[in-house]
Amino acid sequence: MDRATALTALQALANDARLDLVRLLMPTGVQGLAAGEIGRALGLSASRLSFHLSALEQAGLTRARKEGRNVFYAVDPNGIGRTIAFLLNDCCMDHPEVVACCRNGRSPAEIRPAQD
Amino acid sequence: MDRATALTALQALANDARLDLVRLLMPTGVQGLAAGEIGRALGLSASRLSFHLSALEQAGLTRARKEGRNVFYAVDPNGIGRTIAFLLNDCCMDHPEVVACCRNGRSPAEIRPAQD
DNA sequence: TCCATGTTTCAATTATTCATGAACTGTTGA
DNA sequence: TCAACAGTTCATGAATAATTGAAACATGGA
Repeated sequence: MDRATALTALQALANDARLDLVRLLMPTGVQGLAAGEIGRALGLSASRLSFHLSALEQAGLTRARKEGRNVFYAVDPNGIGRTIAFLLNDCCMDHPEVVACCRNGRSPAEIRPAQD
Repeated sequence: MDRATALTALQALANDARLDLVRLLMPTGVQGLAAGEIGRALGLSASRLSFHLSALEQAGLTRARKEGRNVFYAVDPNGIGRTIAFLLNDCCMDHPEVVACCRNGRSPAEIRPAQD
């Protein structure tokens, strides 16, 4: 992932509403959620929601899929993963303390034996 | 790490100059680099540098240490690690695909056997 | 066709952030 | 004490981002 792309993704994530958006969409997987449902869930106006969703999409963090008159939005785990990887690898040069700390909060594989 | 702190850290990282700053400071470890040297290395004016450094410091991503008339800045690997962990754990709920992707670019432990 | 629904786009406004240079504080050494 | 150096803070203006409401667009069903 090049620096410009990563920067766009970080800017997209560095926002309260969009962080909520990602958190809401994450468990819904590839199916995602219709824009209207998202708006109701987060209490966002339609135009504000559309704005934030397009920011996430332009940053490669979500994907939109049209179905009838609904538009479903889903996270792109690859985009988010690559953004995090950029921070970890390119920006922190895999600094062992960063890596270690990053695995401690609630750790991905080692601590939880990979459920869900 | 609470959401507000993480958001501040993300906002601090979502900036070209500050990303450079982190990358420059990362290999210098706890000793860090004097502000002047940083400014010369990155071609930043004194006041701009001071502004960016204080943004990073307020976000808990760097630490400042006064020595004579110099101020040395060093990254706080813990702060950065916890920010990345927030993204991975709280925000992405340890989504397996995010985690996997995040280890693929150049991976921390598994691929490089932990050198440096 | 007409209307209701779901979503996006646009223009205007406000708020935040960025950048610049000048002024200021503190430290060192003559 | 004074001048030079290292950094920070402040005031200003420029650029960007966020928010709002209204209007536009597209789709599906009566």
